[in-house]
Amino acid sequence: MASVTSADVARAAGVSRTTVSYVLNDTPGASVSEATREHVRTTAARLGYAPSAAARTLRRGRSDLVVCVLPDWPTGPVVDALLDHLTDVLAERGLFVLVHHHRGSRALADLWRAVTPRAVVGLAPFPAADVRAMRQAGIEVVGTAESADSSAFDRSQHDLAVLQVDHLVTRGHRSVAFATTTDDRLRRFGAARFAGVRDTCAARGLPGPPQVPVRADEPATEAVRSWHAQGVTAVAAYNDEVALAVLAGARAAGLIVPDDLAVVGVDDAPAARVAAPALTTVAQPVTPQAEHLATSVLAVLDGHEAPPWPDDPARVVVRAST
Amino acid sequence: MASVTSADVARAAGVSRTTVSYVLNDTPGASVSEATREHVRTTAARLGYAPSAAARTLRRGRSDLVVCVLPDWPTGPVVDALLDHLTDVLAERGLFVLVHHHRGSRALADLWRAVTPRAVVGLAPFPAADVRAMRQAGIEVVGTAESADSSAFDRSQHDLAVLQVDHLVTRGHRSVAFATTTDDRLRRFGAARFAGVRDTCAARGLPGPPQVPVRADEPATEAVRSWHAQGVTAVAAYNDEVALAVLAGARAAGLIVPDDLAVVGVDDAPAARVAAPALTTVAQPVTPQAEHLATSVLAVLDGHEAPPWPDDPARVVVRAST
DNA sequence: CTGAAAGCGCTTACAG
DNA sequence: CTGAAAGCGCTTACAG
Repeated sequence: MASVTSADVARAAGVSRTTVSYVLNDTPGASVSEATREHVRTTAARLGYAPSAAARTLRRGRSDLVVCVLPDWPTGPVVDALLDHLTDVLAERGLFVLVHHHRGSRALADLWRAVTPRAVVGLAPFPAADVRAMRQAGIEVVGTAESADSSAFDRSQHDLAVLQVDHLVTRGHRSVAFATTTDDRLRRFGAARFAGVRDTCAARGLPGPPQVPVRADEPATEAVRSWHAQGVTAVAAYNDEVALAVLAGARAAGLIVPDDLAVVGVDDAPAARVAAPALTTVAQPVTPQAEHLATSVLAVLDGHEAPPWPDDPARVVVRAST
Repeated sequence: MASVTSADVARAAGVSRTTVSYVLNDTPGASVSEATREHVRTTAARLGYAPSAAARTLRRGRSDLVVCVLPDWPTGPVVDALLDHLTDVLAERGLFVLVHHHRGSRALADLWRAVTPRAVVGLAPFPAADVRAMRQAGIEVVGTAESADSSAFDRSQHDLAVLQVDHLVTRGHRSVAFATTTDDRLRRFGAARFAGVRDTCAARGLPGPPQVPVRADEPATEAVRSWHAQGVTAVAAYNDEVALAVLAGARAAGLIVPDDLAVVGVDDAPAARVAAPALTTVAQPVTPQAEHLATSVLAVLDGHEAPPWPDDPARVVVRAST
């Protein structure tokens, strides 16, 4: 059970621990004969030696770990793409990305008792107190503090809704509803999106839009009937899943999409393209976001400022549902 | 930049490092006056002290980290549920779960140079050499080795396909096709599923089923026409996304589902319930899987054997598409 | 009730 | 070209 240490390797190979360290780390400038190197490597492999990450980190004063804190969001292709790209880019610098699924169960501060990362990457804004604590502990922080500038975070959500409503207005609609998600974890996004819908309706002189929670797993028949009765002719949905439930509701209510009711989603999920009718949606290319995240992390590690968030490249993909 | 250490706290508080450690760790049996405790805590907070995880781990000989290795699969609700439950259960033991998105970019062995987990949890079987290396380094391993018994892993995939085909046969179908995924990351699952379809067709005396890759993001019109021409009356799809593309293909080809073509998916995704027609699918309740995983990890940490995999609770959810 | 000291396993100046 | 020694920051017997 007691692990093999570098001292064991040194003893077995008949050299000093210094030499073992030089060989196994390929320390530049270390002059060790090729024969010795080979002997040390063989011995280490034979004994199944694995260096202690804790000792290494303690001695060097820094680790090769970057922890990415994932809020309690449903994961999917977007989060995957962000993490995959980050993992690849940091691997080139010899760094490993480890993801922490942050849930209410434990305070973030406890995590630093268990692991010392070089940097912490937040996908959502951190509480300001956590940011202070991390910085004080010598951990670089990428991502915004809650109080500071979470507005950029919310604004991009807001803007997706603006695109939806502007598209519907272009199509001639004058009475729009917002179909929001019933997933509590997405409450914050839902609120920002609804604000976008509401603001745009106001700016275009449309009536204040109703906001209705729509489950993704059953046809939104009642909601559709109610909208129709109110004279609503177009629905901006929280995402494609919700939009699909609205399409099903329209079908069940005997309404024709887009003639009786137009529907626009968000995400451009594969299912949007094979819906009946094919779903108009807002696509957010993920590559620029992934590159921005990775670039920001590298910049912070190098002591630079993170670059500004790129212009939001979201766009409407027009299909048959509007 | 130089972090605050426990020695700094001790000096500032006018006590020894021993006392600081006792107070901050609430060491049982340590008799420190309440006044001193309070003073130490205040001082630590004032200085912004954060203990060094590396030193702590080195000294105690074990860390409070469990690393979960995630293969290159698309993430989604199932993986989320597994990780969330594991995170919660281990949090009660004072352990943190960190997830490593394993990609080709770096060898698993390099990871142990950067972090020393108490245990490693694999969702897919590990290469046997990695398992040996981890065990030798004193890391507990939960999950199977590739060579050992990856059959249990593939078998559950196989069985999903059996359920699909048996259901179609019950509905009177005698000629079945398999619509597989085009996602390369799922190749292994696709192969196991096709084997299930093929074996079941053979066992039921049906002709050998064609296997056709179907993209989830466009109507599978050509595939549907070709199946229809061959006399295929039912399709087992890799998952609901693929099944939705088959439904769209049938629509485009002018075929009626389920009269001209029956379709059954896997996953019971929300979109399956709002499809036109509503999609018959195979549901895998995720709770038993999540509990089994968490139980296995706890068992291994306690030095017991992991419990056997629970009886596969997958079942067919019959809707309008078959 | 509190402190001095050892030691976890490594890396890296430094001396030979 | 190689080795003896210091020290990273902690925890924990042990001595007072």
